Amino acid sequence: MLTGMASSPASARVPQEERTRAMRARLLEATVDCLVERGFAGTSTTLVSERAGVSRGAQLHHFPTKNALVVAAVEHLTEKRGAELAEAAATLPIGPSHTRAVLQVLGDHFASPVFAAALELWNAARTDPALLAAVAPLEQRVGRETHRLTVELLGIDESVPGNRELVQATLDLVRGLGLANTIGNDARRRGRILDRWAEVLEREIP
Amino acid sequence: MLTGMASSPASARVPQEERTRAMRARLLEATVDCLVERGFAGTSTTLVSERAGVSRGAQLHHFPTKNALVVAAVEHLTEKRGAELAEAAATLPIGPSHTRAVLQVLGDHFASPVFAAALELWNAARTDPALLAAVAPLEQRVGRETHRLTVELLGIDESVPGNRELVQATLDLVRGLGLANTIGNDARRRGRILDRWAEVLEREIP
DNA sequence: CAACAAACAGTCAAGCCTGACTTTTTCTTG
DNA sequence: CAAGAAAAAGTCAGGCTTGACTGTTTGTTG
Repeated sequence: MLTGMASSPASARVPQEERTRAMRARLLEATVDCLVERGFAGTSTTLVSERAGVSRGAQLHHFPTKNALVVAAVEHLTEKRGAELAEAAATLPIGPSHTRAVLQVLGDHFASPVFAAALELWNAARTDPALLAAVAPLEQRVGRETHRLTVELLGIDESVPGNRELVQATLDLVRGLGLANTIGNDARRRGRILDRWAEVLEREIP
Repeated sequence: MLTGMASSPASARVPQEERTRAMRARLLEATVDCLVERGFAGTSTTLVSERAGVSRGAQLHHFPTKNALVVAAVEHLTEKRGAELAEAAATLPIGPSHTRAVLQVLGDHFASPVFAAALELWNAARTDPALLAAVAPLEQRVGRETHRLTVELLGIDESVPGNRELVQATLDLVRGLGLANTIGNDARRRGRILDRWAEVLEREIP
């Protein structure tokens, strides 16, 4: 390849960092894909490097161990999660079925591959102390953020006793629906349940 | 050991079957324990045989492959599940806090090691077609049974529109709570949420 | 009581995964 | 433009898991 013009040293400094960033991104996305398709145990570092089109040496340069790779993938996933939710929240209709629409966004989110990858990590962390130490605080952070977003979207006053628990229940419900979805995909069932829950929420929260 | 009296051939026929049954039971329980402690990937057939005090040959005699062993463990687990729930349901108080008591039973059940083991299998089956084929129908059966039991315990009339969905939501909620419990054990949070849920249920279901 | 069958026990090679090591390419700096 | 440093690529040995193979004990049957 050409080395470019020597007169502008700043322009030559970019490519290196840019390539590094791109390589990391490719590795992390490949890791997430592997997690979704093959699960944590089925995700070998060799497989990730192959899929990302990155050499094994390069991979080990960025992420010395499998855990380091996966933990970094969690962070990456977190950002993806946040971006997805924020994007979906931005296009919400304001009308009589607002509550239902919010539940749909949440339900879809917890039924997406993103949730599957997170579930893999979550489950793996349950029996792996090192992973747990890295995942637990992150998940807590994400949980709080999701809670905050849900409160905002539903326009709930948390100072009213019981309202906070209702939001938590809603999130745990969609988490449970997401879990059920991983084995037997059943969007119709999910829809009916969320229909009913929207009714309840609107009656409980003035 | 003594061969016993020759006049009663039936008494001598028992020990063999009994030992076989006991050996299978030891293997299955050891498998479940391993699943809970180390997860699906961390459960090696060697480890199971060691923990069960069963030789490797004997193990392979009963269960030729790891999948066969784990699938059998699922069945075993299913019975354990059913027994636990039935037992807990038998000692329920009948009074004003009946709904809350039922939720407590369900919540506790989905926060127990039994759920952890089931979750391991569930998750592993997501990316393992052979395992999925064995687990899916079983889980469906258990799900229906749990639903039936919940309807019975809560004394719900499912012919009323919306009631069925409310029961399903309840089960998905406790599933979500169980999932959250696997990483950050938080019985207090769970209790508050179930308190609130009980309020909702009693108001929604006459 | 002796012979046969089934359950049980132990050993082992093939295959895979992880992470350390060595070489090559690419970018920066004087 | 040349030399040095950093990133990327490729190779490989050690450890672990699985399931096949062979030997031994226990229970049954004539």
